[in-house]
Amino acid sequence: MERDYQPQVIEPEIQKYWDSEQTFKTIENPDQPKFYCLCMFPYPSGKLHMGHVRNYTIGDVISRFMTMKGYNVLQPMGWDAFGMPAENAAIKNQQPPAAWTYDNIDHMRGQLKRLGFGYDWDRELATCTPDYYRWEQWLFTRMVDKGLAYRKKARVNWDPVDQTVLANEQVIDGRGWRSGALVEQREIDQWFIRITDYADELLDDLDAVDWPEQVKTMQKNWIGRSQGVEFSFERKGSEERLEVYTTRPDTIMGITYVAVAAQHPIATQAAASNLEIQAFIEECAHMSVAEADLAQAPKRGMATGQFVIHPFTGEEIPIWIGNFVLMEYGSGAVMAVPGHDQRDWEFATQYGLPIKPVIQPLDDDPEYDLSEKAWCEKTGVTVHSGRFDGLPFADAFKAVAEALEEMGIGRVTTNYRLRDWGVGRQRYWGCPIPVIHTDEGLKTVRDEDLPVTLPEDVVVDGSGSPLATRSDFVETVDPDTGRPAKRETDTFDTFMESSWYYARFASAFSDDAMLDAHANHWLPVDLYIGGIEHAILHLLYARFFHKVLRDLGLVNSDEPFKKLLTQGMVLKDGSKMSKSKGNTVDPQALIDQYGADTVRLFTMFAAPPELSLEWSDDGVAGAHRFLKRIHALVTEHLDQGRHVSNELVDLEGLSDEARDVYRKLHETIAKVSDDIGRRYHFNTAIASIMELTNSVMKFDATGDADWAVRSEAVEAIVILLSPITPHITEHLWSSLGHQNSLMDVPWPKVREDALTRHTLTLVVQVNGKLRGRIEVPSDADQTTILTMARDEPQVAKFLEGMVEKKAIVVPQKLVNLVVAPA
RNA sequence: GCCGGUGUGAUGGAAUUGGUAGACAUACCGGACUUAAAAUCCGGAGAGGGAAACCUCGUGCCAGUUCGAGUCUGGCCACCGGCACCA
Repeated sequence: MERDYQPQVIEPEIQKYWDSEQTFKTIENPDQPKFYCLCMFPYPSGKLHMGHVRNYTIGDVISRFMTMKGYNVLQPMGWDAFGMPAENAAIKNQQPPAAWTYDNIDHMRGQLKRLGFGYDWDRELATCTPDYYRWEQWLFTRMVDKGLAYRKKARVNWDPVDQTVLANEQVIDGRGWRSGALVEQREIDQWFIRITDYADELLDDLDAVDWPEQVKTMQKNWIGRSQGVEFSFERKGSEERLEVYTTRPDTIMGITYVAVAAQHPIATQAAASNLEIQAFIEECAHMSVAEADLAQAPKRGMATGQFVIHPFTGEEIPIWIGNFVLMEYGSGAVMAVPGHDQRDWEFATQYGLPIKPVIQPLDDDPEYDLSEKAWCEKTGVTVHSGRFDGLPFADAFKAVAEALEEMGIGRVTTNYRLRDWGVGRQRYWGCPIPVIHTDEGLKTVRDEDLPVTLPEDVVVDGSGSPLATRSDFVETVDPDTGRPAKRETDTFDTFMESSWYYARFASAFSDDAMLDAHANHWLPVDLYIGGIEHAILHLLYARFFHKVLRDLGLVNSDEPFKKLLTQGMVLKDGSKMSKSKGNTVDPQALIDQYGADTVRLFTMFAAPPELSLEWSDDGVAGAHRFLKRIHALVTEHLDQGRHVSNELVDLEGLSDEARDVYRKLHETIAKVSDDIGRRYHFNTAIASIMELTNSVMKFDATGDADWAVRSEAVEAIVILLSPITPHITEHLWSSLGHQNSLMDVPWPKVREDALTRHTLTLVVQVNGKLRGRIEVPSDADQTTILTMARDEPQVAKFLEGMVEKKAIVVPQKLVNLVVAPA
């Protein structure tokens, strides 16, 4: 065996060995338990970044661990290959997006292999290939058939100079990122999918998945189911009525104005005869369409000069246009109760509109001061509300709702914050929407004509869609009539591709259907791992798709991801690594310098997965040093020539020191198994292996019994570390005389009899402060423990002149004596 | 703005169910080896006080619950993620 640790020699050798042995080919044996471990697939942006390395190392560690635990593991990898960056790169480099993407995929695949991830590469997929997206097109046509997809107008950011639609991130301070032109809002016809049809199920099924509470809460709030009342106002001098939705009908007597969105027909109508309003609406149309921008913009508004009639008082109430009212939520109009809604309060205060208190707290609430802010609690009773006076929230809600219903102008409804999913994108590098425009209207493309293939030899210059100018793509024929027709040139939102790839991996070899029976063998994904930034959108869309697939009979489960592990970001100097900040760390350079195992070890050791990970070059060097120590430990161990394998250690014959090392060994096995298998806290698993290593290195083995302990410990260290640093351990395993791969070695079992202790150390506190320690027999009773605690000299000191009020004994842990001066 | 998180030594973090705060590392300091340096090995170390034994304080800030709070509750502050066309 060579003396030094040489990762650059070992790692490619081991990777070749795995390759030739087909170590990571998926086994699908119905008699064995299955485990589908999936990491969010990467966008092929060029090269791997540290976030990828972290994500995929977590998945690989768990996959290897589960394989050693006897599971059939499916761990696939693929490419989320459509998207904007390819178009941006194309503009910059005059290279077609397809070529750029495929080059990147080749490079990044090489990097993943160099990191030693155990993927079943036979199942690799790239979403930009027709083999993949044809099934997405097929699914979309089914959605159209079922009425799940429909056309609707939607607002987009329009760059008037580049003549193109901009993504929200391409709008910087209200201007197009390339042209610098003031962005406008435009309404265009778009395809939408009725995700709201599944809103209740998407909400309720959250209870059935093993996901972090915070993610479930975010999704719940995003869906935002609320009980409210929908009703309409009579408009003064108009036949038409104004529809509003409110979750607080109990405050209806406190309405002092009504606010409509700038896109609301009333606003448009008012603008027709008023230049000021026209200018105001025009100004609103120059905002970004992003909700975050709207919510933070200063509240602005303008009176329309029109009025509605209060349904109960008959009072005239002014209609205002407010830039904070969303056209997409409810009916684009709200009744404003400034006394009991903070947003309404701010708007009213700014424009001098009256504030009318109609809810009063039951007890004196120092927070109740309507000249300072609105009081929004639902715990009060109605006042100044005429016939509705004196009612608590639920009763007032009911009474008002019933009254409106009796008048035939309102009803109780369930409303959702969730909106239908707009899936059309006016971009080139995406999956073509399989629709043709014929003289008989819109038609979906027939199954036998799928896929609609995206031409890959295009020139992208940043203005307009390259597809629209490709007559060979656009010009087609209506198969029903034989007359000319035009293809849709919009492509799908790339969230469409990432909403079902997890299922395709399980059914990767199916040529004649989107999914086959293998999908149900593997699904749902047992563990899904990815960035917390996907907590809402991607995960919600994928859950929705899964339910659609289920309703089409393609899968038989309700949820796609049984368990979810969300990883934090990789930071450097306290902030997210990014090119613009110039604080990126290229994993490739580290692999070249230290090898894949060191990079894997550092990223797993530096922090638990869900926390952000602060990058440290020194930390990487430290991880490498540890691997050198492990290498030296095994080398020196073998040098002694007394290594034994598979020898059952006889506990009775051990010295105290050997017994301690042996207990530590089995405690470590228990700890590492729990940390990797249940907690996913790899940093503490590694720390405990380091502790064990330190103990074994200090252990001076003499007799045969000692060497049996030492040998078992050395082998266990190699096995326990193998999911994290698979190359060096595979290499050392073979040095230790084994012929098989560690992937075929069962995960070690804890020997319970090795864990027992004769004595325990208990901490003794006096009034909650640590004052001493006692060594007690592990079977000592409470009286004995208390006597020993009181007699401990350090403790006794603090008991002098005191009366003991109480004594608390926490088994295995501590004693707390509560005393007071006599 | 709204929703969700995070905050512990010089640094990354540990403390899993309310029970020894700082495991394991990194950086640093001292020692061994070396002509020297690197590498490696051994040792030290939260802050303050003390010759020492020990004592006091200490988990972003302010209150509270408890025999006992890093952990639970309320209020603040700072930072991070998401906000529907970034993926």
